[in-house]
Amino acid sequence: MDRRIPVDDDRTGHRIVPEAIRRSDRPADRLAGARYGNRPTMKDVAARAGVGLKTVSRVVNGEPGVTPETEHRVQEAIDALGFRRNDSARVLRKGRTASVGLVLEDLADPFYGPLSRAVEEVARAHGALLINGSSAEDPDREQELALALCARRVDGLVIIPAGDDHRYLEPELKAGVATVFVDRPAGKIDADCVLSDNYGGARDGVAHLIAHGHRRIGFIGDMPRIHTSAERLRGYRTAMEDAGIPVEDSWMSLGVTDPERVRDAAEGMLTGPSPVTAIFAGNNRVTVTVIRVLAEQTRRVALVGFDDIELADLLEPGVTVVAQDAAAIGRNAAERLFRQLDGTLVTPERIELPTRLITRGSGELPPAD
Amino acid sequence: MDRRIPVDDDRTGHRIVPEAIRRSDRPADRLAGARYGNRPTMKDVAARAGVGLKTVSRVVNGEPGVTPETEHRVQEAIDALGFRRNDSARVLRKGRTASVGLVLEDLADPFYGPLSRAVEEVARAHGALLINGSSAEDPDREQELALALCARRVDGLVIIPAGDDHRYLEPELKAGVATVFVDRPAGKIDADCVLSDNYGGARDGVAHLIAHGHRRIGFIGDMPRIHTSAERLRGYRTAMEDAGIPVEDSWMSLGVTDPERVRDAAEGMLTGPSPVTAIFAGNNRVTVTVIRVLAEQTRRVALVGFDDIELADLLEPGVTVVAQDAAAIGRNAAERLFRQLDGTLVTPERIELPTRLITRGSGELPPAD
DNA sequence: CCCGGATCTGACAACGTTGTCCAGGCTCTA
DNA sequence: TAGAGCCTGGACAACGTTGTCAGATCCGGG
Repeated sequence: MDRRIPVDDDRTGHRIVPEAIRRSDRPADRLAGARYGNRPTMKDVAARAGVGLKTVSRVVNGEPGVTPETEHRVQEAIDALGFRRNDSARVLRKGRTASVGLVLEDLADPFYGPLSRAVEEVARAHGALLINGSSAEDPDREQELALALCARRVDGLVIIPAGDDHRYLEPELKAGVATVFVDRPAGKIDADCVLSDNYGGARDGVAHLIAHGHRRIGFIGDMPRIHTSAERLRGYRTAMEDAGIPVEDSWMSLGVTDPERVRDAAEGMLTGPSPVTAIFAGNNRVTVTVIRVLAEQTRRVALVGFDDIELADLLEPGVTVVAQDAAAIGRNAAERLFRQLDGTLVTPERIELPTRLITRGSGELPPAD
Repeated sequence: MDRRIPVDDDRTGHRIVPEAIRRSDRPADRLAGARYGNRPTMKDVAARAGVGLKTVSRVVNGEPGVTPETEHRVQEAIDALGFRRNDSARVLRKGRTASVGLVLEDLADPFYGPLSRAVEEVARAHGALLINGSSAEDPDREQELALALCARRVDGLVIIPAGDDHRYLEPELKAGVATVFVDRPAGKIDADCVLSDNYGGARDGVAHLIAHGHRRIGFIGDMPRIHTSAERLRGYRTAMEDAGIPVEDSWMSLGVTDPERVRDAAEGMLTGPSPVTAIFAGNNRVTVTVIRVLAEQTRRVALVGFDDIELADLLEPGVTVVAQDAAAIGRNAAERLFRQLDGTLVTPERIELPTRLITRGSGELPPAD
């Protein structure tokens, strides 16, 4: 706090850079011109090395047919000028960008970290750069982002949909942009998608509670217009039906996402006329809120959550969850994307990856009336 | 699981696209040509609308000087052809890309979610796209990524350094690429950076333990070559020194990151000849592992962690932490970046943001010998 | 000494867009 | 009705790179 490294010391680097200073003097530059601060081009390198333009290009791209001696001279000029190839121009000429776009919902959601990372790894393995942005669950923003990426001519697009109508992508698909939807299917267009088995996972999770003796089981989920929510709800209903348990309306809360409201919903179903003895939480955010609520109860209420949460095993009791494999989903999606680009893959498919029930205690509590 | 959307139905979208099919027939196309699957250009639009090239450009960019009637004709042609402006060409011509790069360490680390998101929000507010990638803590990969972004001519770069030598960026800085380092300072160059007050935060955290009566306090941190680790270690040492407590070597573990080794280290300092009664964990990953170890102990050991962790308040006891405000750091960094681009900001500075001690129980346990 | 062939090099066009500049047609006024 | 001034539209060059192609150089063999 008290001893800071001085910022105006005399270390190397960032001396007075003429361009940097001048930039602030000419406001006009800021808006239109600025020409990347006048970076050297191949032409400059060629002039300095005393060779032709194409020879520089050859050296930069490691193409054969350049004498070691010439190559050396060019390389020297490159280093001296600090030249770096302008990929925009390259892309324009070559037609391929070697980059893929990822549109996700919310960067801050822990589910997307591993997913995003898996996509990046695969992209990297294929020599492509990953460009991503998040839609903040706003369909308009998703569209805006996806189209911006298309305008940059990404070779492919991995999308975690926020909206439910993706016809805006039709021209892009037609133009050959590879596309894979993840976590939720595409709306109103036919495209590749990679999902978790939301229905089966939820069904198994609820069946697990039933197997431990519960009959009055609550379900708290997101808006049913979201595919994953609808599927998980369907799984809940099926499990209850299979066990011959009629579901009461007061056991279900759909469409509330705000933690305060989730809390109200949970408390409501715990204290109603026919109080639940177990809760199935439809996603990780809901799970966390429900954990808080249950911690305040004297009665022990069972809980199974969809999606794993960090430290779930350290809580008392440990939280039983239906876990998705985010990394596997991401890897799968990215690999399909590149197979589309290969031409190895032509027919759109829907892939559903299995979920895994992880028992840690909270789902194995017996009913306490 | 059972009901899948048929892939060969007759809805619109994804009909047999000649380009897509032909692409797989001509392997050569995959590598070099492919020309974005022959997307329409402004020329095509102009031809179809029966106007000049520049008129199309004007319509696309909303420039004035086009009759509503002409504009309408052009717009129709655009929709009919599914035209989308090629931003690569635009960038080449204009010299500005309206995009910034973010190089982070590990997308899966929860600390970077909010940070990344904050950067994105600011970028978005400035009309820029965010391109990001993660270095996986590998200095070579950080360099590779940063330079790849420069080759794409991003206007600016936010870097969370993995390495400690950033001289490779000198030509880029000179060329006018705005750059802000985050979380750790730049190595061997003079550049803007936005950090947490790691030293002060750690010092306060350790002082907090001392205030609760602890004298034998352990420190588990990352490699001291990482700036944050070194600063936090320095804070630990200062706090101990200020309290007149000589530090024993066996109380410190530096440079272990692998959870198994962290566990060994923690167990070691709990059972050694002069066992600690409290532990200061140098980062969130260490904190989590230490929580696990302490949960297995019969003796109650106090804990303060650097960096907040999710659900820290639900554990028993709640985990006391020194919290960084990742979102504030990201916002700050991004805003500085755009101020550099404005020209409003010229002198590199080091900004240190305060941390906040959040007491939840684990840091307030008394010493138990 | 000349020629064929191999090797190396450079001039040039093209990629799709935007900035500049000018032509032509219109309206308005004197 | 002529001239001035405005509005609309289009021809053209340029951005920095790469593919094509042809020219230059050098070698050894006839």
